[in-house]
Amino acid sequence: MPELPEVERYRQLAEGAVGRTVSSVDAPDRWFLKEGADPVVLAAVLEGQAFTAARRIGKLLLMDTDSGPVVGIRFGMTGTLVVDGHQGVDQLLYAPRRHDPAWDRCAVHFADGGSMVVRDPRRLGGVTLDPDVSGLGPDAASITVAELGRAVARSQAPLKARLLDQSRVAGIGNLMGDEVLWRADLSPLRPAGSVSPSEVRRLHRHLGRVVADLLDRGGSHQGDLMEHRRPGGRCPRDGAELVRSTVGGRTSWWCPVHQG
DNA sequence: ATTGTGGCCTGCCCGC
DNA sequence: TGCGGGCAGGCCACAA
Repeated sequence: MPELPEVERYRQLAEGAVGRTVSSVDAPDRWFLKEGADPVVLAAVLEGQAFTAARRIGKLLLMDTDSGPVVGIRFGMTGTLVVDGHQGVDQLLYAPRRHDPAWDRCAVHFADGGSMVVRDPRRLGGVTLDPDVSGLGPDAASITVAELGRAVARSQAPLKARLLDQSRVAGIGNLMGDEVLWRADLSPLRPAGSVSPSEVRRLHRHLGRVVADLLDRGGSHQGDLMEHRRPGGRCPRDGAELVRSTVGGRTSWWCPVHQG
């Protein structure tokens, strides 16, 4: 599912859409357009204009435009970006393999004949105009130790719930959360505020490595823990049977032996 | 405020 | 063979 690594891929792909004149917008699914974005407004904003930059904050892709408004794209868990027929990620976990044209929820056509399409079978993503980004925490790819410390400080919530909270840290999803906690030897159930300064430093170090590894390997499902996140799965480090817990409303797999 | 829960959406997979 | 229920999780509304 699109977490930081996937959306960063999409951003890189979207850079290929920058500077090209938009000829038309095809957004047949009104439900997919959020917060005042509707087909007429979106067309008015984009047609005859061009994107000037592709940015990313957490899991949110931001496309700046000539005319000023910013197009925000969220991908939910099955959304992908397709630019000129090239899909951002080959295969998303939990997403169907076949293709249905109805899943193209929002398409921007360029005067040169190319296009940028948001494809989302399950419609959990969406397109917004001028999205409010003030509620997003520091991006997980560039967060500092001090920022990470503040993100978990004085909280009774489970550590993993805090890491998944996009207003605290932007970009960490369920799979990446499990991976970084597993590598950092920290239990997802620990009260976030109980994490010591040295543990915060360790968590920060591993977060950086996980982001780099997953970007390098091409997806949030490419972590070392991933294939073991299943009933009967064992910790690849010490062989203990992994425990499944629901944390922050999400399924978590973790090692009861080395994650404390 | 903080923290937890349920629902949204849809397709897939399992068991009957 | 078909069918129904459970599941996946990013994000949001809502409750305590």
